[in-house]
Amino acid sequence: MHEVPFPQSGPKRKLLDVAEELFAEKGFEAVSVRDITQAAKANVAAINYHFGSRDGLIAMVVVRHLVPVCEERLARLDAVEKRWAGKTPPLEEIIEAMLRPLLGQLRKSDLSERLFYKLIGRIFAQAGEGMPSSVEGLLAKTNDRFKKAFGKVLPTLSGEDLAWRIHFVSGGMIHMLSNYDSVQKLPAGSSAASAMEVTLGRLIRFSAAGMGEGMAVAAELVESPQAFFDF
Amino acid sequence: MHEVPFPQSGPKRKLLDVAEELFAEKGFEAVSVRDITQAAKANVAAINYHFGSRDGLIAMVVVRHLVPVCEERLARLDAVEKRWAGKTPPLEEIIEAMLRPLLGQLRKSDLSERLFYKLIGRIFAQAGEGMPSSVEGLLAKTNDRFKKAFGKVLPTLSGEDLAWRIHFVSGGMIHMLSNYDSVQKLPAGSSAASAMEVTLGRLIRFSAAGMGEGMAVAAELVESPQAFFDF
DNA sequence: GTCTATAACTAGATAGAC
DNA sequence: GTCTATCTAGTTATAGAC
Repeated sequence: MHEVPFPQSGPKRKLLDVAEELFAEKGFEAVSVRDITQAAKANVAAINYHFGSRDGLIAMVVVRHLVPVCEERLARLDAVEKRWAGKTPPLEEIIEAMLRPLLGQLRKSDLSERLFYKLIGRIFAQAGEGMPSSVEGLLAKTNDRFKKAFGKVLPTLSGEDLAWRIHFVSGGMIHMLSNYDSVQKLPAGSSAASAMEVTLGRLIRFSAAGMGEGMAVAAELVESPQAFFDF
Repeated sequence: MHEVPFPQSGPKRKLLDVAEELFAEKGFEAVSVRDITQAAKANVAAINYHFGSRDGLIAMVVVRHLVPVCEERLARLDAVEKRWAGKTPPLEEIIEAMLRPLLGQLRKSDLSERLFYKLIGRIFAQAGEGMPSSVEGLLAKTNDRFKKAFGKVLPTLSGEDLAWRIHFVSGGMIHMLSNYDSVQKLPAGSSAASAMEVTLGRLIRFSAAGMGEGMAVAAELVESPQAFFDF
């Protein structure tokens, strides 16, 4: 890496941060450059100077979050596969590698938990529309790696089945994040962990069951081989 | 019913139809009053005359589809419960009662299949934001009925678990509809049925497995009691 | 009911002073 | 780099002729 792609300080970074906050709250289309520059106490020309256009700013906001999430997804999947070297990992672990980065990047953001999740939800709800080709490539690569990983655990599923089931998992995650405000209303229980953490656990278990539908026996077999053949 | 809530013909209906088409393709926020009136060959003032405002038009578009979907959901759930009177119905049937109306209302629409699904995806992705209170009531009632129906089949799940799992099912459906264009790319197989029909089947099975997670034994038992105990 | 014309406002982008 | 002022084009909504 011979260049830092995102500004770490200065007025450009300030604009990026403020824009994220507004986009998270109201959605990309509902925020004008004037809203942003006003909130950032910059002049109206600042966005065009620093990002070329409003769309350039949005692209940078999206990429700034999309790229680290994809990278963490790939890294986590690598770690899972390494740990189970040779053996087939449980579905839950692959799904967690896929979903947890959407939460895990929170600590690297200055946004509040609430706004971060709303923003991530919006980003992934429209991911794939008008992305720079470099990012499209990373998205495609990530998707492909996970499809192969799931395919190894669920060898009898067709490519279409795999793709659709992954799509359904994504849908659950995006819907959960986009409706973050209702995450608070639907209490997670009396756990000390954050509500989102508990909800992620729910989604992982739900998704693992869905991914493995029709192959409960084989899935059980991986975790406790004796359970099925011992009679 | 002593009044027909939606115009069946005339210029008002024409505006509604044209607006739907544009909203489906580009999203609500990306379509202006001028775009609509131009496409409908009406004058710019027509929307304000007939619907009071642009928001009034959007609300009517949303309600026109949300209400029949909710009603069909409730009717289908009634039918399922009647047919299994006393006994617990399979999860798949309740889920189908919940999801199929999003597809089933297609025949009552003049939109192409593609645009209809995109529109429904958009409507449900933002359902709950700024709805008229009458519609909010219908949404809440529908949700409540389904939560109770699922609760009967899955009596050991907490209310929070139920609510979240239903939320995840909705997410899968909305994501599938919102990305209709990719439904075509991910081929459904060589079946004669429409791609969407096959995909809905996939989602129902996926969701049934997810809903029943942790209670696979009880669920299997309902459908084929001998399968588990016969050894 | 339908239309034109226009009001009143907001959008993103830019030229040019400092 | 940062600012103000302004341009052009878009927006919704409305007043008033027909």
